[in-house]
Amino acid sequence: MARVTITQVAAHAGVSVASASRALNGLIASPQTVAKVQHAAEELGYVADATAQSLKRGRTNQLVYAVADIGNPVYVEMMTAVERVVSASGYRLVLSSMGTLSSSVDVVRDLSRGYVDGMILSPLRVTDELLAVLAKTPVPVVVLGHLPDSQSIDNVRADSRTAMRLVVDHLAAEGRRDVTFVNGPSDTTPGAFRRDGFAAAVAAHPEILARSVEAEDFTIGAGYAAARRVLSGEFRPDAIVAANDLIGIGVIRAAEDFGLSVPGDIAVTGIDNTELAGVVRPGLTSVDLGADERGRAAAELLLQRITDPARPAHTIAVAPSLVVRGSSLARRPDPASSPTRDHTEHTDLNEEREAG
Amino acid sequence: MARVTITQVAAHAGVSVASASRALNGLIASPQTVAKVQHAAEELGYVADATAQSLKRGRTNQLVYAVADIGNPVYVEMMTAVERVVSASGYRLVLSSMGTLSSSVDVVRDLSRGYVDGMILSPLRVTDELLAVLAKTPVPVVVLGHLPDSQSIDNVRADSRTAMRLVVDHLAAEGRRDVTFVNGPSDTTPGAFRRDGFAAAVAAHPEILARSVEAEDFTIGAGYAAARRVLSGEFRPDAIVAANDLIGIGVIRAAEDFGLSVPGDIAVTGIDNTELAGVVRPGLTSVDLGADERGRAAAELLLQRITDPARPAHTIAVAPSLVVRGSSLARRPDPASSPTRDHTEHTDLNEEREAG
DNA sequence: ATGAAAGCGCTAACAG
DNA sequence: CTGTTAGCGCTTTCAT
Repeated sequence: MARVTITQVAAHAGVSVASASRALNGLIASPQTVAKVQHAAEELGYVADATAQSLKRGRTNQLVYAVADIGNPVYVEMMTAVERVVSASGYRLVLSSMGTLSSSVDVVRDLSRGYVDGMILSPLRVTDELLAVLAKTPVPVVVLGHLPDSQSIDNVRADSRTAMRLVVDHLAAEGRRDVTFVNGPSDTTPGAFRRDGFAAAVAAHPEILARSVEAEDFTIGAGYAAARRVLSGEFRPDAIVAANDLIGIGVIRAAEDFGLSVPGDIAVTGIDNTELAGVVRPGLTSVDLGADERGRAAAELLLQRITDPARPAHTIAVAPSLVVRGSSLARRPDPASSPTRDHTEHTDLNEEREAG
Repeated sequence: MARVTITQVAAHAGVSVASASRALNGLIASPQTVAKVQHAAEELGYVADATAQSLKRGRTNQLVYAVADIGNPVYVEMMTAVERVVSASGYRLVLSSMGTLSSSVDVVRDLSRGYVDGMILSPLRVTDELLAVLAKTPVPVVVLGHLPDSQSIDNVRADSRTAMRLVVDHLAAEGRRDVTFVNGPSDTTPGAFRRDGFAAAVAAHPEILARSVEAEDFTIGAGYAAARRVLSGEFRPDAIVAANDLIGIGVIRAAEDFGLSVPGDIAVTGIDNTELAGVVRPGLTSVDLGADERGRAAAELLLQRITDPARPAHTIAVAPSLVVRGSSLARRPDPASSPTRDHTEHTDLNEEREAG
């Protein structure tokens, strides 16, 4: 199918390109002109060329959500929230992954070239290089993830400190005393903040013995491998705090391999409260970091930034909440923690207990 | 940051825009011109405007993967495979979701406007309207998912018939005789083909009593709800074949609610062999439909189509393979099916048995 | 209400 | 090797 241009439509309709353009865009034109043009466009199968239109108008009506780790369902959840907001404002949202194939700096630079009217970024690592590119990019940006406070970039963040406090307080209350934190890479933004949050949280609990290890990344497999190292080591904790749900699920699997009962022998918690947390058995206690809310907030910030580029940068922090499931209940015999418990009366997959 | 154009760079470097363009694009230019231009570009923070470049060149160097159900991890897996191939050829890949927010027809029509040089589509439903739009879209398309044979559109498909046969043969061999198929919506492409495949497969097993129900969609929650209906009904099967892994996981949860042991009381199988199948307990027996392979094949077809638009349309079918895990083992007491089995010697998350 | 013409930022002939 | 010029397809003054 060869591309048909507005010139051809105009010729076919017997009017000038200007009239054709006006008719097509609903600007002032006589009814008969509109009719002729629409008929011609229909007949020829005309669709306006997006690049030409964008060049002329200076807008693409397209926004992008660029994410480092699309394998993590929490980012899918955020994207869905973003899409809901921006599509209501007439924008199309595309997703761009900045994985190992292309660095986040390259992606941002590329996107800055005018393919999109704005972008929301969820980078795993905020390097100086990335900040430099971000500072001089001509397209509006909001970062979904912690940013150094000095930056004048719109920013939506979770509250890792409170999240870790909720988890540690909960474990302490359930009687756990030897807690190991299985972090993701601590040179990532979430890794660094969750590490610091954990340290601060356990500092408030002198009765707790705390240790930390790092998984290679934020995946089930890496969590599994890291937990195997922990469990085969000299000290066997009675609780493992995972830096996210995927790592937490890997930890549960590793505990199972070692013949340990969760939560009987060892409690496990995650972060993000993804759907998976409610699906594995035992259910994974997790901190909800408000993915939907963060996605929504980021989208709204971006739309406002586009509307008013001179507006001062905002930072929004979303409050976390703890969702308790079977994986972290107290050691005392508790029928609720049994995976064969009868749920016949339930209609919900996640038999959870709100807290925090 | 205001956009800086090549005109400004040229002026700053004291050369013509043509020379600036040539220097920037590595075409013939004297070393000193190149130096001056690069220096000027650097200093001004010049980035070529993508829309202008695309308009002029007639290419965007951008491909899109449009998918209906981004919540299903199998599509993420396919996208990753697609990205690997296309990025090796210098294209950027973006993902576009065609969910409830925008129909697939709208997405295709929109994308056809020139934002991308090609697209790979994974639609849930192939309507006549979609086929009509596809037939007249000026940008190369390959469809990842079954297409009517009459279409002259590049197409990569799974082999649902063989997939269902593998599952049913396996269950029959394991001694199951009362098998219920929990399909997704049968008005979707995968739903229709898996339904037909199941029917054909059980037809070869007169010893099996077969029934079917439909889940509202291909999600864990819908699978859970559908399975609850099945299990609270008059006839309780000794095996449930789920139309995909997510539904299968929901089925396992429902069985648990009813106090049924999987696979002791009831076997469960899935389709897609996603990572989740190896993570739930018991491990979910699943048919691998070759997501990686299909993604790769689709990407290659698209690149070839872009290179040679006149090339006849190809159809590629990828062969499935059965991956047996604990959820479908024989009813006879088998320690391997116990969720608390000791896996200390394993280093892999998926203790699976290849077959088929 | 309509047409002629300019021009968005860039690349590619074409002359020199 | 370089500068001048045309033009990608579209929208938008500016006259009429």
